[in-house]
Amino acid sequence: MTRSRSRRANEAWEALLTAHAALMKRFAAEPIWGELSMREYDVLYTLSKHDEPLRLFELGRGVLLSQPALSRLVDRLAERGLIERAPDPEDGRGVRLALTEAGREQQRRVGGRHAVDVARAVTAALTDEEIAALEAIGRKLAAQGAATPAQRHHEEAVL
Amino acid sequence: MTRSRSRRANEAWEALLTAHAALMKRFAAEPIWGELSMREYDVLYTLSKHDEPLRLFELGRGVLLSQPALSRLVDRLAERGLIERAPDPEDGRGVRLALTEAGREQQRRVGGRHAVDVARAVTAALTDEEIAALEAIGRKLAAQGAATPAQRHHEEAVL
DNA sequence: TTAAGGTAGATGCAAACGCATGAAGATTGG
DNA sequence: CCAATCTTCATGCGTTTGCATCTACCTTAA
Repeated sequence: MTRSRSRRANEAWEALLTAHAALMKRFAAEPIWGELSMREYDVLYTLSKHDEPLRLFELGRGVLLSQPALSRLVDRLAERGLIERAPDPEDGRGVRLALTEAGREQQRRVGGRHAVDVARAVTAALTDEEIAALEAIGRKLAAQGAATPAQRHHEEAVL
Repeated sequence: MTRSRSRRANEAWEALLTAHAALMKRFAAEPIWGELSMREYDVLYTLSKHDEPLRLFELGRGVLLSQPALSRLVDRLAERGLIERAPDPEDGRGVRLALTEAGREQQRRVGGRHAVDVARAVTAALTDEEIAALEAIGRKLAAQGAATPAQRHHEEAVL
C-alpha cells in the first residue's frame, strides 16, 4: 500500500539527514581546515571540479546558501585572493568565477586531507556494495531534487 | 586496491551531499513552513520523537548547529510558547526541554505536510529496494559519525 | 572533605545569514 | 523596434550564527 511506501520514504530520508548531520559534525571537528570554513571549502571544491569559470547561480545550485549569502561569500574569497571574478562577456549581468592559483592550491591542500577523513568514515561504515549503492541512490535523489517545480507539477499530474 | 575504495567512498559521500543540498532546497521552497524555519522545525521534530524531555546537548546531537546557537534557538522557541524549559532535577546544570501543546500541534501540522513532500520526492526517485537500502546505509553512516574521536583513534590503531 | 578537572549551558561580540529590494542586462511579444 | 517581463547579481537591514569565554554544577581522587 502507498502508505507504507511513503512512510519508508520518510524514514529513509530521516536516516540520510541523520547521517549527514553526524558526519558533517565529525568532519568539521577535524583540524584540517586551516583558514577555510566548510562552506568556503565547498565553493572552492565546486569550482575545482570545473575547468571553465562558473556563473554565480551555477555555483548556487550545489551550495545550500541563499543567493545573497553566496554573493558575499564569493566576495570574501575574492578579497582573499582565492577566487577571481570577471564579467561574463556573453551576459552583461553575470560574473565568471574561477579559482586563482592560490585558491586551487588551497583547495588541493585541504581537499586531500578531507578526502582521507571521508574515506576513513565511509569505508569503516559500509561495504563496497553499500558504497556503490549510496552513490547511485544519491545521484538519483539529486536529479529528482534538481527537477524544477514545473516539472514536478507535471509529475503530479501524471500520478 | 585501497585507493579505488577510498575514491569510491568519496564519490558516494559527494553524491549524498549533492542529494542533501538539492532536496533541502526543494523542501525549503515549499510553502508549508508557516512561521517556522527548517531549523526550528528540526528541533520541534526531534523533541516530538521523544516522550521524555531532552537535554540541550542531546538535542544538539541531531542538529547541525553550534551549542550557543542551539541554546538561543531554544530560547526563541520557548518565548514563542512552543517549547517548555525546566531545570533538570537530577543535574543542576542541565535543562529539560519538551514541546508544549502548541509546539506539538505546530509540529504535527507542518510535519504532516512536509512528510507528503518528502514521500513524493523520494518515491519518485527510488525503488522500494533503494529506499530500504538508503535507510540501512544512512543508519550505518550515522552510527559511524556518532562514534567519538577516542573510538575512532582506536579504530585507526586497529587498521 | 576538598581541590582539580570535566561537563552543561548561557552570554558578549563580531561575522555571516536570509529576506526584501534595487539596478542592469537579457528576452519576449506585439 | 520597444515596452513589459524575466533573469542575474548586489546591497540595506534586522536576525541568527559561531567563537571565545564565563558561571554553575558534577565527578574524581588524594
